[in-house]
Amino acid sequence: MPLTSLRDSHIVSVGRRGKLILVNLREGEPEHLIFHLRMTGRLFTSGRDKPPNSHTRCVFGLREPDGLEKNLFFDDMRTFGKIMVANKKVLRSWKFWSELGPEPLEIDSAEFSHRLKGVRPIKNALLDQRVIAGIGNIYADEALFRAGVHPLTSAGELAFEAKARLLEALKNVLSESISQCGSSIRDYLDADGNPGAFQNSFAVYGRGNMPCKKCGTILQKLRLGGRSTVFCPNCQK
DNA sequence: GGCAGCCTGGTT
DNA sequence: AACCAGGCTGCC
Repeated sequence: MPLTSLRDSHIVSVGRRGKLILVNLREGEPEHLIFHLRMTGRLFTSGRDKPPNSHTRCVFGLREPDGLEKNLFFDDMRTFGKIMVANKKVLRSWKFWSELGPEPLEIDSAEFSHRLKGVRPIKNALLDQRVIAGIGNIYADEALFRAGVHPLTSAGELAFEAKARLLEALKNVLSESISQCGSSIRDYLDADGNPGAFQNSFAVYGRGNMPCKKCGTILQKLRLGGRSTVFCPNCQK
């Protein structure tokens, strides 16, 4: 569906599901404008006068109810981000969407426990958006540390108590990060252009070969699911 | 199931 | 010059 079909569309709400940002349009087709920021995507509004920069990939013209005209910018340095236009049917047929797991902030330990099965490392399970939606490399490592769970532990081998601790850790890490505007490692800015502050609270992410903040043991690094993983060999068993 | 590939840019 | 980075896909 060409983007030009968005002409004269009306935005009725904006939502989120996992790492997807949903701009919901008025009844009719298309019904959703969907963004995935991946690594370096940024969404923000500006006045009509702001020129695009070398990383601007798409600009949408907006008109507010009072007639004020703005632009919605999608900047993305590494161009991994995605923009999708879809009606309900297209959305349903999109595998990534239809298989998305539940929101970590909305489930209890019984459901979380039920979804952690098999012999694969718990870290891989956390990053699998079909198991639970929205967890990325930072929050997986930080939650595993807080729960005292070794990233290589088989997902299905974890005791219920450990799974419950892990879910609590995930909820706490996510809530704290949200309240601090997220984590800015190098590029991330929120829609208002503000960097986050949660990076200052990292216990393990990006701290490989540095001492554990809790016990002083040197934090170890390993590669898991193609992602760098940092953990404390003493605190995480 | 594991990992190269997709990209640009910063750091070693 | 080589390696690394908030993620996911598609190929073996």
